[in-house]
Amino acid sequence: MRLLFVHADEMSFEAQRPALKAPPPLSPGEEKGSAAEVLVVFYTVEARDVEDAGSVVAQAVENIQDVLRQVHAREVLLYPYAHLSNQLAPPDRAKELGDRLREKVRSSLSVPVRWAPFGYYKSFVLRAKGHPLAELSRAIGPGSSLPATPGGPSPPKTSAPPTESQALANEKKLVSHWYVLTPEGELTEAERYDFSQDPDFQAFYRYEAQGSRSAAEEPPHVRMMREMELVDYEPGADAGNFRWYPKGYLMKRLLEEHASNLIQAAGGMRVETPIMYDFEHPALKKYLDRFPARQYILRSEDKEYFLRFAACFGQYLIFHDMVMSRKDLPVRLYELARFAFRREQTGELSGLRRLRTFTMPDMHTVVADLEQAKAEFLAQFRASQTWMADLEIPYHAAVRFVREFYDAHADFAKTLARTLGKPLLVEMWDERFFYFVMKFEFHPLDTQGRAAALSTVQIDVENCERFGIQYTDSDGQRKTPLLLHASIPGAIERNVYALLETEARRMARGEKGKFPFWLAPTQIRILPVSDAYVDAALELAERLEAEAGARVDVDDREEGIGRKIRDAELEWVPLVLVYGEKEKGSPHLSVRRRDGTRAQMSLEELVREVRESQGTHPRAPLPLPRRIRLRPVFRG
RNA sequence: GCCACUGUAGCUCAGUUGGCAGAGCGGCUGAUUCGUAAUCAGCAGGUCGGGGGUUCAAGUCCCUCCAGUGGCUCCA
Repeated sequence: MRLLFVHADEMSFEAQRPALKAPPPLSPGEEKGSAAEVLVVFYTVEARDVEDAGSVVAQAVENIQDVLRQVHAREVLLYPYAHLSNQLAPPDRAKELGDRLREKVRSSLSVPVRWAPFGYYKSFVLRAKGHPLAELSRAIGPGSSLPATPGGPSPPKTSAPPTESQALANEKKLVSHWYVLTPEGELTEAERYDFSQDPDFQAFYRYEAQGSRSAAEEPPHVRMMREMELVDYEPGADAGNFRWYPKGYLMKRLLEEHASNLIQAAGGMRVETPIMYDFEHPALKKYLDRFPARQYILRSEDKEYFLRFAACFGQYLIFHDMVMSRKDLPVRLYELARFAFRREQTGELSGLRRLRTFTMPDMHTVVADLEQAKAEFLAQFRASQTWMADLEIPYHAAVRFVREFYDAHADFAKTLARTLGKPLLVEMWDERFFYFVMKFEFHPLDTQGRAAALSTVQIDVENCERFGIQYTDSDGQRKTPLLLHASIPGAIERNVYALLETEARRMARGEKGKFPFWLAPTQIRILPVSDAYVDAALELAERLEAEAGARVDVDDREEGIGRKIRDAELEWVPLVLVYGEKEKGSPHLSVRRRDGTRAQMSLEELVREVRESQGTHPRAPLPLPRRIRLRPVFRG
């Protein structure tokens, strides 16, 4: 049986004249009908269906239920439609099977079911909704059912015209195979892997392989980022563009600086390239053709430009003009791309997880050959581990391969698993559809069990050729190198999302939220017990700032000490100092740590502890007035 | 982009069958000068997301647009 589903605003039909010599009689009112918000099910009964009509009907009902669940139509219209197949069942058998289908559908669906008569030529008017699931076709046989074909029907007699880019079309054909690779080097099919030791890892696999089915609720990081006055939506801009308040912008700057330091330490030479490019540039044109059109378009006078969706172009164009010899390689260019622009579909946007304008630390590395590519890939894998550790974000790793490449470099995959020290999720594709042969990503899990890629590195085997990037080998020959794409941290905004979601998960377990010490907007807050101690507290703050290099503020409001403690807790201030009569003449400070413990320590001891927590991470001054009384409210 | 849900004070939310726009927090003013998660009192604060319609009367019903979230699609 062939099924064609159309989710329609409305559908009406009318029987015109018999299509068979002896058509079944029409019952009154059966000759015409109409329906609105309807799932129209065109079906064709095929010759082989009669072998096991029961199974075919059961499968058809299951398919209808499945589609109905996804599109939420208000009713169902069954429409016998002979044109979906050229191997029709005899009319009497088809009619009989159709009747069985109708009865089964009526008894098992919660929505009203209508049907069009069998054996007549009918006219119909149909207005389809046009969303991705509005049109689906399925084929069912007495044995097993074939998978659904989304995105429009592909009836046997016709083929869809190539209306989309090659890349998009290719992705649809992409078949993934999933495995788990352990640090010991054992590769197991994911479905047969024992996940019982790590349910989070299993959730990660399920999300990657199947997508999520989570309950509808706002992600916690959105509430947190606004309540803590870090970041907010900007209604005056396009969707997916954000405003950063002083505290959030401080964190963003620190993350950017840390990322740049880490990448430059790994050999990245920092550059800056334009954010907009000429649509008609020949090399870019070919490149754009490889991707779905999701750019912001900029019209200026009579020319069109697009805003970059990554820092790739700028760096390709630099590499193209460079003179590189074998001994120079690997050559690494790095840009803190502020910003990359992607006009994602509105429904794909989600808080700081998916934006239209974002900050991407982007490094490209030109390498001579595969050996060098692997060595660099491993080094960048390690740098990414360092990044994630510095942010104190737990994560899972996915490594994706073209199968042929995996088979030739299985030892390298094992090296990665060993380096990670825990099992890796491995995805393999039978063919290479993308420009890369392998990549990895690090994914934190959010509160709703969704994954989002942060660190990622890819080995690109295509773009050096496309952009004419070459080097001179030791034998004097001009050669085309390989290229690595790397975003060691991933998008900076997404790192903030990951920090907040990680803490939301901890808080859901009853723990306290916290930021890594080096990112906390206020690192130390001094609470004078009353107005009389404010001056002394301010003096102490200045001293601490000078000696420990920390961000120190003073809660000089006319509030009780309990209230000040509470507010410091809600702001996740890591160290709180109560300052009153007891401390005034004493060599000891009263320190309250984020974990609730309290300690008496000297200034020197405190300075030592702060320096240790801060490590070598970047510093920046307090983003707001030191005296809390002088701070405006950015958001209630 | 499609489907669903949501949008009321700066924030979080209540608002009955259509009938005078509400609370808590935050802000301001005053009192209080306090020892480890919320001191007390008073005051101000509204284009009920925007526009259109139905009605004697719309936060409430209808249409439309915008935004947010979830799912689908997508994620260079």
